[in-house]
Amino acid sequence: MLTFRCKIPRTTHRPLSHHLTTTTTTTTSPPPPQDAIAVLVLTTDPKTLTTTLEAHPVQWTPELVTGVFKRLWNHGPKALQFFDALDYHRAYAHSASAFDHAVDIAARLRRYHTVWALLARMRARRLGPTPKTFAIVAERYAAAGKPDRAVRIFLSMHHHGCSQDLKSFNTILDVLCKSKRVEKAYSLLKVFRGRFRADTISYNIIANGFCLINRTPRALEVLREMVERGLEPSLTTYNILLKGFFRTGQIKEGWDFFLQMKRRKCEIDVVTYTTVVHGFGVAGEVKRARKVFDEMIGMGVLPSVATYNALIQVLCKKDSVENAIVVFEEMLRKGYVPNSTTYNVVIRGLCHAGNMDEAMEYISRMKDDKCEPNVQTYNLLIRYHCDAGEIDKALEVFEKMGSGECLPNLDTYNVLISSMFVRKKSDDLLVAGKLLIEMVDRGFLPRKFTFNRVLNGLLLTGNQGFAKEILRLQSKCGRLPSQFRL
DNA sequence: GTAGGGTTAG
Repeated sequence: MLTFRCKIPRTTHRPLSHHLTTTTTTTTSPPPPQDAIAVLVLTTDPKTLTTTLEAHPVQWTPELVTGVFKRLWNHGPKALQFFDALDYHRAYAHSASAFDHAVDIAARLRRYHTVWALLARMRARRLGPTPKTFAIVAERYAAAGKPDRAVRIFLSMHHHGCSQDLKSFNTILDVLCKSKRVEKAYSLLKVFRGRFRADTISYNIIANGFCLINRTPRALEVLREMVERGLEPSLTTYNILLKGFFRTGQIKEGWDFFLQMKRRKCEIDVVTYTTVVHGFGVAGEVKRARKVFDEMIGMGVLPSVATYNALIQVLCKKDSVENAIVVFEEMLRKGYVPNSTTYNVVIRGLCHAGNMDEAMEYISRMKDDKCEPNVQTYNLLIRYHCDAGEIDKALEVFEKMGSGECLPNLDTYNVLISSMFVRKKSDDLLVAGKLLIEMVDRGFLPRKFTFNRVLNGLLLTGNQGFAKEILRLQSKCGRLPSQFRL
C-alpha cells in the first residue's frame, strides 16, 4: 500500500436540477443547416464547390463550420475539400479552430505535407499554431506509429512560435501514454522533469498509462517515486490506481484500496464510486456493485449519468436486460437525462438477448428524446443483424447511414465486410470488394487481414479481374510486403 | 486539448 496521505479538495456536487430535461415544444423543423451543407459537400463536384457554397444562402460562422466538420468527420477527403472550398469564399475567413479541424483530418489521412502547409498558413494569418494544434499533430503521429516524431514536434514547438510549458509537456506525455508508449513517456518525464517542473498531473498521466497496459504494479512504483520527490497525490491519483486494480482483475486489492481511501477520510467522489460499481460488475459481482451504488447515495454522493451507465451495462452483461431496464426507468424517474451511451448500452443489451424488436423501440425512444443515434448505435445494429444472419437488414441500416446523417466509420466497414463471408454467396464478395474500395476512398486504411480475406474470397469465387483491382488498391495503400508491390 | 469514471468483440 502506498504510504501517502490524502489531501484532497472537497467534492462538489451538482444539483440534481442540472440533470433535468428542459421541456421543449415539438415542432417539425427543417434539418439543421450543417446537415444540408454536409450533404451538399458530399454530392458536389469539388471543382465547383466554392461557387456552390457561395451561392448557399447561409450565414457562415465558426460554429456552423465546426458542425459541418463533425458531420464529415468520417469522410476525410470531403471534409478537406470543404475546408479548401470555403477558404476561397470571398466573405468568410477560417477561424483557428477550423484550421485545427483541418489539421486533425489531414494528419489522420497521413497527408503530412498538407498538415505542414496548413500550419504555415495558420502562422501567416496569425491564427496559430496553438498548443492545441501541436497536441493534435503529436497525437496523430503517435497513433500512426511515429511516437518519435510526436516527441520531436513537441520539442520544436518554439520554432513555430509556440512556447513550451508544463501544460504542453503533460500533453505530450499523455499523447504517448494514450498510444501505449508508456515507457517512452516515462523516459521523457525523467529527462525533462527538472526543466518543466513536472507535477502531480505529470505522474498521474504516467501511472494511468501503466494501468492502461495492465501494469498496475509499475504504476504503483511511479507513484511511490512521485511521493519521494515531495509531490502530493490527489484524489485523481487514487482513482487511477483503483481502476488499475479492477482492470487487472485484482478485485480484492481494489476493494481493500477503496476501504483504505474511506478510512483515510479521502473525499471519495462520484468517479471513485463509478469505478468500483463498474469494476465489481465486470468481475461478475453484481450484488456488490449494486450495494456500492446504493451506498453512495447514503454517503451524499449523487450518481452521475456515467454511474448509471456503468450499472446498466453491468446488469445487461452479468444479470438480465430486464433488470437493467428497471434501473434505466428509475433513472428517468429521478430526473436524469440519458445520453447516447445510456441508450446504446440498453439497445446492445436487448440485441444481445435476441430482442431486436424492443431494441428498435428504444431507437425511436432515443430519437423522441432528441438524442440522435450515433455511429456506435448504427454499428451495433449492423453487428447484431449480421449475427442473426439478416445480412440484408444490416445492409439496409448501412444504406441509411450513407445518406449523410451519420457517415460510417472504420468499425462499420470492418463489421460489414466480415459479414459478407457468412452466406458464402459470390455476390456478397463483390459487395465486400466495393466496400473495401469505398472505405479507402473515404480515408480509412483497411488492415492487411481485411485485404487478404477479400482477395481470397474473390479468387475462390472466380472474380480474378476484381481481385486484381483490389490488389492494386492494396499496393497503393502500402499494405503489401515490398517485394509484392505492383 | 494538463490527469481520473460510463459504449465494442474473444
